[in-house]
Amino acid sequence: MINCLHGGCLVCRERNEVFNSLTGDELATIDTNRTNIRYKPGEIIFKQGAPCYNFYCVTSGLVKLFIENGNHHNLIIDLVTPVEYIFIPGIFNDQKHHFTAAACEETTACLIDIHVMTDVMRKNPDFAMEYIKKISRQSIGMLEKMSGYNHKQVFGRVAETLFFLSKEIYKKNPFTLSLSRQELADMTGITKESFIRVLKKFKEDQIITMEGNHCEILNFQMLEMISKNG
Amino acid sequence: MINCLHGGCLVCRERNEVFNSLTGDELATIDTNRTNIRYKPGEIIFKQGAPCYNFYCVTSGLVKLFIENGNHHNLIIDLVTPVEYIFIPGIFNDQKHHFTAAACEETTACLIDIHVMTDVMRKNPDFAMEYIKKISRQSIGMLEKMSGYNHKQVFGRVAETLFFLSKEIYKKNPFTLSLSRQELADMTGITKESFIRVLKKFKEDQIITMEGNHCEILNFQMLEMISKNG
DNA sequence: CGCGAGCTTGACGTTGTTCAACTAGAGTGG
DNA sequence: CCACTCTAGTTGAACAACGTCAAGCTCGCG
Repeated sequence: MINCLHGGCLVCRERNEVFNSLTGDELATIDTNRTNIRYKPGEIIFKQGAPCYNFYCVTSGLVKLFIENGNHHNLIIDLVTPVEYIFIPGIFNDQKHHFTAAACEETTACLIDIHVMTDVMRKNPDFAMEYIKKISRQSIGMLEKMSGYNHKQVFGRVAETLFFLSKEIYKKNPFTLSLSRQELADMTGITKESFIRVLKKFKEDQIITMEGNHCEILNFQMLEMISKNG
Repeated sequence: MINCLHGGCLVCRERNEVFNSLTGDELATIDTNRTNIRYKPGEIIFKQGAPCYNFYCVTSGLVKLFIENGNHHNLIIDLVTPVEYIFIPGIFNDQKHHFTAAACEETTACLIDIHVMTDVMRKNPDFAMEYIKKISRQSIGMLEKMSGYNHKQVFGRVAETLFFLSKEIYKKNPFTLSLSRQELADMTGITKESFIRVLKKFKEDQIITMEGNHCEILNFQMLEMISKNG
């Protein structure tokens, strides 16, 4: 955000390791082909099914990536924090988005034309390798999530979600949520009613406190155990 | 299989598009660093959690990739048919396998040292791009699967599995299964009892026939509709 | 002929969803 | 300033979907 708006990619480079492998020239090319856009909470950044033209790097705020299922609930597959780019699997295949991205808070993102990025990727094998690393990590995450969906029940999944939010997204404890109960449920793969019931149980068991959007994890060990053992 | 054993990688090259981008020299390097191994049905090829040393290309038979969950059921995340390589996401990260691979039938595979592969990848950007394409496709598949797990119920999922087996794995109809009921259930993310009950219903409704391991899809349209609508 | 592994079926219990009602707080207009 | 509405959150009761468990079946093989 402040980085990209004022310092250009040279500062971004310090934040997201993928860009470390670029030369000054390559970075300059990307910098000149970059647009920074501001999104309000709830606004859609790109839409599932639409063609993809840009590479997105979130520079401030919080972005949710979710799959839309007609009449069914959405499934939030990932949250993207600054300074992180959004992995768009369709870029190298059907050139379509396979999920929707929307801002959860006031958010800014850098847009870079995908041709510029792929050119750089072709020319700089280190950059390509970094990208492969990134996608691989993403895949590992998805595998674990998928496995969790299959054998964990609600308590384990909610515990996992809370743990993830504190450790990976807000990076503190206590923390203040910028996600609604519905969104929390969507990223856990259950209904909001079920999510709330589990929260209530966790509160009763003194594992967390939760008033409105302010949440504190009181017993990390217990939460992790519940998360692991389903 | 016959390809790799007798013709070397030059023939394999005709089969798996990822290798199309390689020069003769690069292909020769891979060819000389290649070992072809034969696995009996049920044998483990590599094990979840173990360090990864090789790149695997399935040259005959059928391989299942599955996540092991302690006391819970396994989850089959993918089946690999010839001539296709196994995507190993840990190669570029923690150097560990994140799932187990096992032969479902009599299977042969070419093993190539990962350093040889990554060297080639670094030198040949086209090859790297092909690899990125591959991982991306894999990711899209996983996303769809994950989404399906979350909103489809058993009928939809079983329909999806049968459809997938006929279209992608055996590539014909009728087809003869080399997977047990337990394995079919594991790749659908349900219990074998549930899988069997759904099969029974499909048979009653004249959508399929299934005697032992011989299966025929009678009504593709209906099956696809059930698969889509859950 | 008998054994065992995989398959099939039925009865039952648990889990989580659905639906509906109720509450609290924020924004709006008289 | 007070209804009014609207949305998000919360709770309870009823229900459906799956999983679990246990028993019986089939078929290949010694």
